[in-house]
Amino acid sequence: MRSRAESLEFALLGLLTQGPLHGYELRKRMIAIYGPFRALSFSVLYPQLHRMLEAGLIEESVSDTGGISRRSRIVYAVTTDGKKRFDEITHTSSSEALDDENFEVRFAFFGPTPRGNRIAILENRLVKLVERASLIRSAMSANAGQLPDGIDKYLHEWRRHSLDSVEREIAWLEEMINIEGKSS
Amino acid sequence: MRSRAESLEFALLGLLTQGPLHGYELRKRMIAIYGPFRALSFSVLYPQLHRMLEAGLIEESVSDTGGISRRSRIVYAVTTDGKKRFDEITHTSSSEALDDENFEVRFAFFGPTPRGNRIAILENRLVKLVERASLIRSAMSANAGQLPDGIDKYLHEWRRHSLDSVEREIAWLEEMINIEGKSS
DNA sequence: TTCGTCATGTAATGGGTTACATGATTAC
DNA sequence: GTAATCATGTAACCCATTACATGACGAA
Repeated sequence: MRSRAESLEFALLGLLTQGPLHGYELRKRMIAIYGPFRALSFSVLYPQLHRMLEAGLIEESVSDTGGISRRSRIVYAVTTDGKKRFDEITHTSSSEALDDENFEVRFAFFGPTPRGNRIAILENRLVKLVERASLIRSAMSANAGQLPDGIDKYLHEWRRHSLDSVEREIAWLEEMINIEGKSS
Repeated sequence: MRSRAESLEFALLGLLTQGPLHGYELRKRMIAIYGPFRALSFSVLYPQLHRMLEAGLIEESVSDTGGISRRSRIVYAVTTDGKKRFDEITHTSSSEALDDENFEVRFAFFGPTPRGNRIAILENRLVKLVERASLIRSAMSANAGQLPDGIDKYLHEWRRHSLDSVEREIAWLEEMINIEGKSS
């Protein structure tokens, strides 16, 4: 799951394993999950669906049930290959930390992800963020007081906020790991 | 400052107004400011410097002072046109909110930005984040309790964290606005 | 009748990432 | 002697954004 195409494919497979949907509806679901910011545009979505069709991960079928004489919808459903691909990803564990975007995508489909991998994903991300926090801290102490007010006052404030933000996510991750540890 | 090329140009002009630097050193400064994540690659930096040369915003001069017989460095300095361009940007106010990336770039050069614009930039960003927070809140209450545990438990946790993160930045922005209001 | 939404696409442009290419120096 | 850093670039690939294109429906 390195490229964006791959993570989009994963998200689409995840949505379609819950039931067949057409392109327009898939976009709405994506926005409902990930927010209007980073909205998925049609010119990315439709070509992606076509690629997945060719790869045999999904099947299409035309339906006219959209209304009296609305434009016919093209409904997509996962094939067994598509389901297999999705399960491969959710069931494969890796020691590399996911970046912001990929973590968000994977976390949204934690439901169908086995608990062992859920914890691994959370912990890998945690390690990465702890690193990032210490980098910010050392940057802050490196030029603490040594540079004049003008430029670095704001740099310092920004780092303070960045560090706070990272520490908040660390706390949240620990909370999530804790919940996973206790439940089923 | 819509495209990344423009925001990179702004950051480079900002660094060079503090004194002439060569490409390799510019990259190190960028990393020092913005962190190793989102590191600026040479294949973006050097062509950008060439474009700015052609546009007459910077001048180059070769220096061999890098060591005994190191590869000669190409040192860049801002021209009066470059300085003018930088001042135009810092002194122009706009009512549109900057996105995450552009805000970070602009904030790092708040020093040479007049106070009125500093406040405007902070407040525009604040408005945008307040909007985002309310979007997340309505998404959370929209499907609160109505969907079964499986999928939406994690979605809810993620939104809780996203909201917290946005609220933290809002608080920080208010703090920054407050500081600006009091000082000079 | 005009705007927003439904619904599916193509084309052009801009630009970021990665790999490739070179070569000297310093530290271990 | 081997890796890392210094130092500057080019080329190919991938891909995201934007604009373009079409057409029907429902609401104000």
